Amino acid sequence: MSNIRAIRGMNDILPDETPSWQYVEGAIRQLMAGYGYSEIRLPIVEQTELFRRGVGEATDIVEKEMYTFADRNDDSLTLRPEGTAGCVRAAIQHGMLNTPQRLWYAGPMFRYERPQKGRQRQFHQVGLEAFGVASPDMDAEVILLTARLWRLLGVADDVQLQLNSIGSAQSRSDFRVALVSYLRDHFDALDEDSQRRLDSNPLRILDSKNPDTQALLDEAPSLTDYLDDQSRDDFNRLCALLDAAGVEYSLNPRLVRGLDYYNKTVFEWVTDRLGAQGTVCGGGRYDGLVEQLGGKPVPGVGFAMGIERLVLLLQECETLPQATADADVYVVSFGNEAQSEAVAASERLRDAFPALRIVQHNGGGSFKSQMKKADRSGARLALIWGEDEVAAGTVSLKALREDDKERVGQQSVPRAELEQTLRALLAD
RNA sequence: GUGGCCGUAGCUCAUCAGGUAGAGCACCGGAUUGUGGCUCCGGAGGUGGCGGGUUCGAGACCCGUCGGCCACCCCA
Repeated sequence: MSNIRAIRGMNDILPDETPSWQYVEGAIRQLMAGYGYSEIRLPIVEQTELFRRGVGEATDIVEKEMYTFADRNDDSLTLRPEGTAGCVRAAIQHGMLNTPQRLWYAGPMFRYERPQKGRQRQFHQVGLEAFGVASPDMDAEVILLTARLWRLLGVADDVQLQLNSIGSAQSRSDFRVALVSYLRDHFDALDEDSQRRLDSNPLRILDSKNPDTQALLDEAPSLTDYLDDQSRDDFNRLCALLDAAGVEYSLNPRLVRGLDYYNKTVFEWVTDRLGAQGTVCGGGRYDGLVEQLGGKPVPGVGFAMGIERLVLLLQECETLPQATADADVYVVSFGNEAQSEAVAASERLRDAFPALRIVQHNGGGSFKSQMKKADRSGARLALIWGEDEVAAGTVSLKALREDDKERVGQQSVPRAELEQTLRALLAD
């Protein structure tokens, strides 16, 4: 019988890595607060119908990537493959959309795909949704916020912003007709996938990686030429705001996105340092989504970013803070009486120094092995309780790190003075 | 779903015309009756992913299967 393993593509995040995650999450939390966004926490499971209607029936996500199952009541449920649909659902359900809302959330998402670098079946996103403002100043804010994050994390030079407008539903539909007509005339020159998409999702042919197809697209109608006036004006205004704020971007008229709800502004932050899965953050405007999910027409703009990819990028760029030890003080003892005193004293120390990380040695062992643990723990100080100390009413305090050796060394401290001695030591 | 590469100790990897497995790190103990880091000595730890086949004999060869990585695809 073989051991039970984690589900394919659903990875444990081990203690080695959690500090990196906490660092990234902390930066994001601070960033969101700095722009006036509030956190919202959403269920991981929703009715399947939400994603069918929200993400779009013809998308890859809905077609073949969802974890869908029947619950005991035979309702069809789905592990959320993305966050926007659930967030919109919640905002509608709780009547939050009478006024503009700035919201963010974080958590696991699920897509049944073949795992590879930067892609797993359970992955984590931070998402942001700004509801109720249709003008491009809101698009700009959202993008500026992401740009600030890259600066905060020290990866600003390693990501590039790609920007496009895919216009209104009407202009997109006009363009689609023209594009399909053009591509049909050159059907034989298309790669196999693109031939298939010609019917199902022709806009996605635009970002085909096939060189022949790309060459063909050079002569194809351009989405830009089909933009309605409002979309064009708003896009220009967005670009002007980004220019004024000093955010660099490249216009990518072939950038479309895989979720049906997008319109007008779409953007991606990409990096060339993560292999094939180079999109760290993607988003755009979705003015029709709220209505499509049963709310009043309320515009929205947002993004999602992948935390795994972000952590990978920070590792790649070596911009993560250095790992710190687990302990500040390691407490060893020998004999029952000494241990009783040590445990009680540690509790008092935790009262006095709530931020101090005090690790108690449990499980016995020789002084030597206990000291070895003390060293391995990375603690700065060891507190040593043995028979001699019990007899003398003292505790031995020993510096474990070179920096403290000369100043602190090993000293015998009367129990009553332990707290003040520690306070003095830790003061500098 | 497709393809390429890979599966030997907790980790990183050796070994090999096919003759029944080794190192470093980590772990435990000792050298040092109550004191870590360095050094030395010792110990524990592997049904060589799993199943089948070829062979006198397979971790090594073949087939299957599962898993991992990377890529296609898609996106975060």
